[in-house]
Amino acid sequence: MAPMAAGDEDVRWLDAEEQAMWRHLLTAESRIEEELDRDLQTRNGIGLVEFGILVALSEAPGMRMRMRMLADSVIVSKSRLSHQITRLERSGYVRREPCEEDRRGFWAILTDDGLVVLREAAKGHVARVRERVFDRLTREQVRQLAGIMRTLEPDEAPAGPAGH
Amino acid sequence: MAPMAAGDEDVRWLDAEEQAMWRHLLTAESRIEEELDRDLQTRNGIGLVEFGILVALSEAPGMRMRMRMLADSVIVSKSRLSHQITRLERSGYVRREPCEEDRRGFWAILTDDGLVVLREAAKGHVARVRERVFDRLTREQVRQLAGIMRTLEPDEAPAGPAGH
DNA sequence: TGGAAACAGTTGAAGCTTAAACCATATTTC
DNA sequence: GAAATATGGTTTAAGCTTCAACTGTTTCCA
Repeated sequence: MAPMAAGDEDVRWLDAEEQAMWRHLLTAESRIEEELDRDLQTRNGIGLVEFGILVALSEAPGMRMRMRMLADSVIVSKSRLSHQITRLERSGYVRREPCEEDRRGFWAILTDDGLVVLREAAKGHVARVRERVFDRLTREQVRQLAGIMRTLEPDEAPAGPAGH
Repeated sequence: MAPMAAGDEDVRWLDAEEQAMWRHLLTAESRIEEELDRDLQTRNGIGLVEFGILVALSEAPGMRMRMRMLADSVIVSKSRLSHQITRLERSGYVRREPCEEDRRGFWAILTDDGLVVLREAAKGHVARVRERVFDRLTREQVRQLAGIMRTLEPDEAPAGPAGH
């Protein structure tokens, strides 16, 4: 068997079926995200990421989360989250509070205004998601998609070579 | 039946199964894209969008495309494409040429250097796509996903109200 | 023919994201 | 228990994206 160098020669290219699937996946995804983002933006003045942040906070105990955990939960870098929270703070939807237990840390806390905006945004958003995604799929397809995405979610490799 | 105003009240929220699916979809997608982008970026110095542009050009007759068509094909705004092409031009991977038939227009043309970079990048990229996506799915799942994404791809609504 | 409107594309400024450096506090480790 | 290292988070600058305005065709249509 050939050594697995990084820029290896003999590449297993995608066959026709795989290629078609990959293209559909990329374009469908990008269109959906774009539409949902624009919809939220124009209707509620927040983007998809901001919405995600508000959702995460609203579901956390005390409607608050530590920056790090929040960053992981919405999958953005620490830095980006920090900027994002600064903006949300400026809009009055979130506020920061220093953490007593670990004095390096900060809480991001959903404000009352933030909750109101979130509630309002969520209504329109879920309607959009329905008409753009769920209404076009059968129950069976939803189930299939859930299974597929669950296996694709983790970012680790499927198995380490020679697991100790 | 209630009038379908924009911010309608009685919202059909997602049930548990739908919600789980939606979350998996969002996070899986975002992780995959992030990894592939970073991989291309560090290994070949181009991002996923730039890669997409080079691919599109390489497959077009004469390895050239009009700006507008290219923008549609990789799903970015005219403006963003223009900036992007400017950068790719600076890197020497693409060049512009005025269009004779329609003098408003420009061709974006893949250069020899661009083709070299694309070839090199493609090898690593397809390997990553395989190990991150296809290797984790069964043939059957790939087929299912293709069907699902094909129905989700178009951005028009499923049907107009009272189609005339 | 002569606009009016649409289209292809660019541009510049403002806003957002990323990357790297940085500060302060916790945690290890010897 | 002191130094080394790791962690939580912010900050600054550079790079990228978006938005709106703009130029120069082309098309429409009366």
